[in-house]
Amino acid sequence: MDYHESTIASAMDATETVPVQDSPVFSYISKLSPIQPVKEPAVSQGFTRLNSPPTVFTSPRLNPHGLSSSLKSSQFPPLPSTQLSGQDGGCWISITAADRSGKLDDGLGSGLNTCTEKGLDSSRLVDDQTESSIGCADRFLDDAVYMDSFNSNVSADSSLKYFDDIDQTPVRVNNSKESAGKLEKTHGARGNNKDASVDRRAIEINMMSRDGVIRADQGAKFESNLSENLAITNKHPEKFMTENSEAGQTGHVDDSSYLLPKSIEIYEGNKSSVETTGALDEPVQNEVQSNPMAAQPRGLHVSCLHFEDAQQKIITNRHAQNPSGIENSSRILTSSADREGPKSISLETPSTPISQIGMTQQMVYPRNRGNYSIKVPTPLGIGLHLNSVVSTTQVGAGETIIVKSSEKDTLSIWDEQQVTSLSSHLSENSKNSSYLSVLESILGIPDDSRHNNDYASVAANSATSVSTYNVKPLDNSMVCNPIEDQSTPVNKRKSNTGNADDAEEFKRSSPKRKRQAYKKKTSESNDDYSCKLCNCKKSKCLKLYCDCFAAGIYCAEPCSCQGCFNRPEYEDTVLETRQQIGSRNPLAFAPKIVQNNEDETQLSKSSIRHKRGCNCKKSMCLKKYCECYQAKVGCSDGCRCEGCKNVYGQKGECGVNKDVGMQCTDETTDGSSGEKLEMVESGNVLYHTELCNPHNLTPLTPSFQYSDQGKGASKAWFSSGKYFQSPESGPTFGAPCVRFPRSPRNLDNRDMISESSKEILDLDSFDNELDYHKAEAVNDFSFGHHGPSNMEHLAGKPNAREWESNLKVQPFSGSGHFSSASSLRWRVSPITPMAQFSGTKLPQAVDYYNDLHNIMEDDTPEILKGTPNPPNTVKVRSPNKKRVSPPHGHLRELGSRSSEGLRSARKFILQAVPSFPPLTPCVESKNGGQKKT
DNA sequence: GAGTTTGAAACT
DNA sequence: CAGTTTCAAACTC
Repeated sequence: MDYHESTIASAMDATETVPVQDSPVFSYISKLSPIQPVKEPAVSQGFTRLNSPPTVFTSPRLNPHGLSSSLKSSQFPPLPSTQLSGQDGGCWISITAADRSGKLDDGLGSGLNTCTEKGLDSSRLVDDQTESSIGCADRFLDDAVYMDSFNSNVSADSSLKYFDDIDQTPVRVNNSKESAGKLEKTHGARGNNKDASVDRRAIEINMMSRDGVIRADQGAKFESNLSENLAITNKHPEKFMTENSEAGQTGHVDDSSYLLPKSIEIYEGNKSSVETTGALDEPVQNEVQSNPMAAQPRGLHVSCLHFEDAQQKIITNRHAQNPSGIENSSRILTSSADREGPKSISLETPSTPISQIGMTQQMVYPRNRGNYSIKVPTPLGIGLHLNSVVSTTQVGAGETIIVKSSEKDTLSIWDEQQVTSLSSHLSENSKNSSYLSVLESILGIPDDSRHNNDYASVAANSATSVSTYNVKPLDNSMVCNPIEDQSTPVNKRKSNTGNADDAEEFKRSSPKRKRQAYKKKTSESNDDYSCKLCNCKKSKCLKLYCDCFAAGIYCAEPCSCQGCFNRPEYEDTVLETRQQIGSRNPLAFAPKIVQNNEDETQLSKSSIRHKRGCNCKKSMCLKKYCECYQAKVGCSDGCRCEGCKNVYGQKGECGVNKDVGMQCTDETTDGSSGEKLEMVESGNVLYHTELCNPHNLTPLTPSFQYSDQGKGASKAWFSSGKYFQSPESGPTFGAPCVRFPRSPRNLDNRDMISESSKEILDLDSFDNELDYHKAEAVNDFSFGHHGPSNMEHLAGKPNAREWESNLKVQPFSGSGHFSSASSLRWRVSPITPMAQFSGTKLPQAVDYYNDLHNIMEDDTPEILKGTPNPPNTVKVRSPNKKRVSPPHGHLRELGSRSSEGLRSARKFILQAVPSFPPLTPCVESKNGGQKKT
């Protein structure tokens, strides 16, 4: 696999290391964390009461534990990171990155991350809290574009040291040339990690890694790899160890230019100590070698964060590269990596901030509406803020921190004074209040704007605060302009690290109040797709009645559900239930909002419809009772509504080609099923797009065609959180929200598709995206066949022009993954800023692909593996029937067009592919459907 | 905050 | 597959 070959070139040159420790920034950072990174168990306890978002395995909501801890920690800044680790086992992660030139790339707060590992026996309360946090994180991740990439171009040496022991031995992930390709296993494998916490940690790590990532476009790989590695390690420590030890030295130092995380330190408790040093890639590579797809799934959700990070990094880098004078970029919040090298700035801050960082990012993750390329989700907080702040430090004279507002992509330079002020504030306030408050104060954010009373405000606020403010650059004066609160629902759900008072207030608030606040905030922020909150009383949150469950996320603390089983601790139950439901209705967890476009040029709001349509009788589709209305999409012919007056489009007004469009078609592919699938054979490619996360609808632009050639379905994230999904598989989407836990047990879990079925598309944002990608043919999104050329694609024969136009995409092709068994094609509009995609989207797509690939490898019969892609693209039509029939009908059609063998294979695939929403933000490739074919 | 309405999901 | 029941969100008061 090229992937194997591709290695992360450590951009760091030890010799070039900047004496960070001596730098003002370092001092600043040191000041930031009042708490010494003592590893002590306590995290869970302290946070137990905190309301945190539910944890979802990976998606919309990050691992509860990690995030929760973060949130909690944020709420309790004073708590030392060590405390966090405690019984539950906390982990403290720091990442340091530097470019070869010795420049430190910093992401504030990036280096700090606290994750709490929830004990298996942790009380539910604790779980809830942690879950919430995690959930948020997951969500955040989902939004983020999947960064994992196979970009062979990016290579870096990395060494990963993993310490997992009761003593909270720090785990370090080092990425350095010297250590490149070397993986040491210093300690025995830890085999006791089987709980969800593992994933969480992985997530946390990923998040951290994100910060560590320097270059968005290239760093992605590193991050992804790192994430994957970490994830793998967490999940399968023993495997990780083995693989690493066995893995050859693949580390290559290719692009020195790429900034790479230099070191990541993780402190974890309650685990047998394990230290592994080696190329970060290796673990993944190993897995890939044995099973190319293996590594992918694990890191999926994590990757989301990467994207955002990458973007931030890009901005930062640009700025740094900018003659403006800021040449040395250093991370403000980097871990104590100094140990590893002079370049790294260690910022040992309280675990709280770290956690928050993770949280913040998720929370703040912006919905890319406009400029896709630059828009970066805003990191938040000092934990959050710092994170959100991408800073470049001018080591030397005065410390200059470049603060970027994710929202406006503006960079601000904090001069020494400002930094000092910030540091001072942090030092002074960290003990009593959240960093957020401090930042807010520093930033001059009005008090009334600082903390919202609502649920989200507590935690999310902090996130929002910084990110929400647009900092004006270069004037040395921080000008913070309140920006629309973009905190994501997830954020909202998560308690933020706001000041202690807020936390207390939040804790005291009744669930209902929280809920209301959350909803209010959600509605205000227009985060329709935000994490769901439920109030289930009888369904145990294990039925689709439950919004959370339906959305593929765990219930969060804000939920008012009773007897809830939709929690990480009941993962097995949840998965089982989901599988049951999925078996009954494969599309049950599929996004409900589908974009149908036959005509590339007509990608528009009109093409977005509710997959199944509504059945309103009295609401006239003017109230949220109507799913179409709720999703802010027009009703389609598929709706059975009466007296439709949907303001977004009435029934019969199908905006898109009615003749072809699925939304207007009542045909039922499967007679038995309500789901309508349309096969598109025409040159027009039907792209079945589930736009789960309108806000995140990012660029549709990078469309890719994927031909699994029988090897697997492909999932692609075109944009953060956005997926395209095959009708069968349903979910694609990139919901910012969660995901269900992937079952550690089987591959199927990987296929779980995050569902944002309830996510609402933001038409406006969608349009923006469209504009952004206008050049891009919509058709490309479809995996269907476009004719001979398409067939070529399917055959794995690259379209030179396409690839050329999208150099950034090429890495994929370059990676053996696509070249061999399958071809994944991205079609990017020439005009599309590649920066957007570089290292980010594609990687995600790749990851997804890999994931699928793994699945196929593992589960797919040989016969299927060789199966060429079906010539037809499957399109989902909004079913007229409530119940969606399984794709069988679809398959049948496909099958009719294909050999019997294929047919059987398809069926097999369907079975193999869980209907669950992916744990990670991934797009379920149409191939999934095609595979079936 | 309680009660009602609504329509999806689940069940038969 | 249609009809009914269950359920929880949305809505109203």
